[in-house]
Amino acid sequence: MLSFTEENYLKALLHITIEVEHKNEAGTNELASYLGVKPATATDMLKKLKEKKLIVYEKYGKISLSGSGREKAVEILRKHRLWETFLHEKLDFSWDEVHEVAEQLEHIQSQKLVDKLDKFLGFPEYDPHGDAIPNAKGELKPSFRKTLSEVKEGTTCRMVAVKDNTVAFLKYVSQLELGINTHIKVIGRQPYDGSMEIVINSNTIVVSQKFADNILII
Amino acid sequence: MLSFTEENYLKALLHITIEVEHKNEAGTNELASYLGVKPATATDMLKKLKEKKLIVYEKYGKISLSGSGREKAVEILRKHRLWETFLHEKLDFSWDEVHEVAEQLEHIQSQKLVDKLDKFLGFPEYDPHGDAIPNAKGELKPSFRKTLSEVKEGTTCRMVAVKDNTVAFLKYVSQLELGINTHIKVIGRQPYDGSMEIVINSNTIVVSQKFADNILII
DNA sequence: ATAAAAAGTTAGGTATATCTAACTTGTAAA
DNA sequence: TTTACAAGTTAGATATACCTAACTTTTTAT
Ligand SMILES: [Mn+2]
Ligand SMILES: [Mn+2]
Ligand SMILES: [Mn+2]
Ligand SMILES: [Mn+2]
Repeated sequence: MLSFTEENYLKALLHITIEVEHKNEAGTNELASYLGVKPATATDMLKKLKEKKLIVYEKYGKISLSGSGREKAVEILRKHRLWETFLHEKLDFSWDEVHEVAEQLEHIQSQKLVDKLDKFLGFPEYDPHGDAIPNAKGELKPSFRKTLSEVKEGTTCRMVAVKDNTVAFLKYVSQLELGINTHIKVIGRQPYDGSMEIVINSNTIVVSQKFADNILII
Repeated sequence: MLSFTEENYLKALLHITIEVEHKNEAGTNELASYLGVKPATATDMLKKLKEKKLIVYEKYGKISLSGSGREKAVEILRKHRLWETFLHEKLDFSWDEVHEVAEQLEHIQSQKLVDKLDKFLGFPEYDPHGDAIPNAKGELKPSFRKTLSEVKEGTTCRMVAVKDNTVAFLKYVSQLELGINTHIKVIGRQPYDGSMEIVINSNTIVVSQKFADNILII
């Protein structure tokens, strides 16, 4: 049985190595900073995870998930996204409130609970942020989504997800009346700093490149 | 913020001092044995809980919950019973499976989650074992229930709850096709060891006094 | 090729929650 | 009222998860 903390390290590694960059390996400092701990703390945990054969790692080298490590991580991600869906669909939690609570719920240990919850929700394929939910076999659909900052001027796209799950970001998104499936038209892009002029619900606004980098669209 | 473990000690104290015996105080060994830890471990935790003013306690003396300690404990009990109700009503968990999972879910920290869950369930008053669920104000209905072993011969009663939540006990109960609201007729009682002859769903069976002591009826 | 910077590890320390073994206190029986 | 046993505490370990400060290795730039 893995501890709460071990689970969070595995999920963080999945996020860094596959979900975000498709680069398949992570560094100690990168992992530590993602988890909000010091590199020394991460090093200790890496030794433990290696001992348990959940990661592939050599001293001073890069880190990647082993087969069983990836399986565990995907299972935790599955629980996280199922709980987010539950909170949003059944308990009327808003889009920006589900993540924090799901961070706790994802660690509840009960295979039966996961299966029953999945069924209760009608075997959903996407969570409230538009991210794919791994199925019971641990299969995670690859997503070929682009960010808003990659969209050509003059084009209209549709928001499907966000990359950043911080409360500050999600509040900003809500404020702009932006949500899953909202249509966004790109009017122009400022070459100096990449800020973009866009139209949302007939309102023309300007957003920073940093913001546009974190909005995923189709 | 209380740790998972501190919460379990408070809930245990509520159970020992109020729920079961109405005696309002507990001993160190009694508490330790209830929680499955050694008395030395409990002593350490008692010092910490006293420091936080959650219990009233002097070295070598009896233990009782303070006002704020009782409040916390009732809130955890409320969460435990709401989750048990959710698992049984919405996810089709059977009667004897809900307790273990609720032991984990009761520690999720989110006031909003508790409120929304309560509403989603229709503000239930009783959990799947027939125990009263404290309301949002922390009010816990006193229950004046008797045990099956106190029922007079020739009388028919109705099961409303169980006292013992162990898997072994609950499995036995299920095996006998006994559940909330099942009618039980008491035929006779063996003076030697208190075992009772009873009728459940037209089947006449004999159960031990230990068993009858753990079936609550009206 | 070397030096500086970045990345990563080790040593030693804290806090929580647990244990065993030895000790102290309270109570009930002789 | 003394004594024995039950009840409870303390001391000293262990394991997890975190920290800071100092050290080592790898990478990058001159
Ligand atoms: Mn999330
Ligand atoms: Mn988590
Ligand atoms: Mn229960
Ligand atoms: Mn618990």
